[in-house]
Order: sequence, then C-alpha cells, then structure tokens
Amino acid sequence: MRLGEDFFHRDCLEVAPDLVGKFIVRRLPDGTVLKEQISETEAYRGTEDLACHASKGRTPRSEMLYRESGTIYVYLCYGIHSLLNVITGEKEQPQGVLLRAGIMHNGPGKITKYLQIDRSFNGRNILTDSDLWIESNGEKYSTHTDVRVGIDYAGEYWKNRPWRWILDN
DNA sequence: TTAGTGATATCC
DNA sequence: GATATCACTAAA
Repeated sequence: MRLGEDFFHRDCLEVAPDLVGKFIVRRLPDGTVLKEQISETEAYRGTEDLACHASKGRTPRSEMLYRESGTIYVYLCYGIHSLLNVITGEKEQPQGVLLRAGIMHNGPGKITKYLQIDRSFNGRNILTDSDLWIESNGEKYSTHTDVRVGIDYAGEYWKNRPWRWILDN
C-alpha cells in the first residue's frame, strides 16, 4: 500500500522511525521498477537544529524544507552524492527525514545512485509522483536509535540527539 | 587516511 | 567575484 498524506503529515520524529522497514519504489523511464527496503533514517527538525539546513534560515536550498509534507528534497553533497529527504509535518515548519540506507544499499549516496535519483527530483512530491513513492507491506519493524552521522559542526547538543533510526537485525 | 567533486552560503 | 565548507564514498 502506498503511503499517503496521513503518514507524512506528522512530526519528523514520528515519521523517521516509521519509515524504517518501508519500501521505496522507483519507476525508471524504461518502465523498470526498483524496490528497496529502507533500513536507516535520520530526522532533521526545525531552525534550532544546527544540523538541519534550515538552521541557516530560508535560503534557496532550504526552501523545500518549508514546503508541504511529502515534498521531496534532494541536494548534492560533497559535489558527488545526491541525498534524498522527504519533508514531514506542517507547512512552513522546516523539517524532514533523510533516507540513509536500504537493505541492499548501505549509505545515503548509494541508495540514490541505485534508484537513479538526482537533483531533478528536488521539489517533486512523494505522495503524487508517478516515478517515486513509498509503500508499506503492513508489517511493523523494530528499530534502535543512534546519533546522526556527519554533523560534527552542529555543536554538542544537536550532535547528540538520538535522531537516527536503524532496522534491528 | 585521503582525494575527489561541485553547489551553496557567506564574505568581500 | 572569491572562498571555505560540506547530512559521502571508494580506494589505499
């Protein structure tokens, strides 16, 4: 079953753990359908969160974070990797969830490479897009938390929020 | 451990 | 217009 607005229109701290175990589905231009089970997510929440791109305020890049839930936010990291986020919560309240890994592809840059997602997806909507969506198989999966990765610059408090969720083995 | 890579924010 | 920085990865 494809996940809809009810799922994403919640706080990122609720959506991020719930996304673990769900399936991200990508339909390529040639019709091939790729499906990958999500195994790791991270939440980025609000302007106070120094790890969130919205902490620098509303800029051309962070604009997507302020959009309605379900908006797709893709940005280029280190000049090489496209990182995929889904916007959650209330419009105008910047927050989202980073898809960090799938069962078969472990790493935020690797999952987008496999799914052939680049910045052309930025601003599209995962609720309505015909080439990218998220499905549930109805099962619940247990997770454990850890701190977020690659945000040493965010200061002790934000660096230590347990806002990464990982699928239990 | 380090190079590779280019968009972005922030400073002239 | 210049520059420092970065939610990463693969190779060594």
